[in-house]
Amino acid sequence: MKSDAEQLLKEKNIKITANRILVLDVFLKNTHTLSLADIELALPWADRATIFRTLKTFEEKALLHSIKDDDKSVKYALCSNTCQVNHHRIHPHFHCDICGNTVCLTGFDIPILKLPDNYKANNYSLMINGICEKCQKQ
Amino acid sequence: MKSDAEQLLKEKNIKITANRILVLDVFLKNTHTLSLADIELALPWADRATIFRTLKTFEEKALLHSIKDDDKSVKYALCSNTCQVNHHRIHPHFHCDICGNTVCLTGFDIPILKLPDNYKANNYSLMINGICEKCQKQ
DNA sequence: AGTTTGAATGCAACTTAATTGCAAAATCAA
DNA sequence: TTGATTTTGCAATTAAGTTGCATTCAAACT
Repeated sequence: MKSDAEQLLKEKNIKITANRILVLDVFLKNTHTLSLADIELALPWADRATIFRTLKTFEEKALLHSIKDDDKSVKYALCSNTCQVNHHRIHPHFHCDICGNTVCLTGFDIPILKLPDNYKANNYSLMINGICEKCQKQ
Repeated sequence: MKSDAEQLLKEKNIKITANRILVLDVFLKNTHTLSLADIELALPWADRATIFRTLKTFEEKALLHSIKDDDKSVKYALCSNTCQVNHHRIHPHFHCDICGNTVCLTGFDIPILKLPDNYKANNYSLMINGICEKCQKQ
């Protein structure tokens, strides 16, 4: 009986190791995006360089995508199953200017935009900054 | 007779200094976005910390907006005249995966998206990755 | 099961962009 | 011109990201 994490790694052709299962589990248990530092906090015994390379591998294999919001460090989130290596769909994200959390938005249908002549698009990402529900209430 | 740069600084309520005029001139003379390092190259005698603080000031006063593309360093571009402090419009940018240049796209009309309940948006930015015209031809 | 081989890991060191403190210089208004 | 305030230049620091290398591990193959 394989865990969800193991299953996912297998599907994405990523060699299964203890570290990778645990890093992936952190993502599976969270709704918002996570930075390398967040993973370090979640797995205090783990080595930074290993986590770093794990994230890179996951990104290369289209298991995670990276997001740059207004915070200093890069964040990562699980890819939807429409993502493939070198071919991602539009990734819309919301970054809260107060708490700093960034979440992936789903169910958005952004029309494909017409680019200037001879420009070729591979990937679209939309970042929306604002105030999230939780911070709105406070 | 004031230069364009001086005029702009005045409009945005930014105190006029030699450095600021020259940094702004670099932006006025370029079509694509520029990083702090790019400004250092353009103004080799200038001090990095001063440029850094100049860019921050320009961003605060909505003369520039910052852009995070897939390169390591943050880039900046002139705001359109629809930008105001704390209230920017949608900023669409195109980042070429080959040459690394990032340009602002104009004339895009991105429909305002419906956010989840109680989410409030201040700012939208769309990053399109792909291949630019120049690199396409090569 | 033991062996082999390439990949993954852990540690330490390093790189680089971004950022700060502080004293000197420049700006602007009175 | 003077004084209050802001900006500048230099040097030092922070912090995220990244790499080299020796060791360990995973899994494919006797």
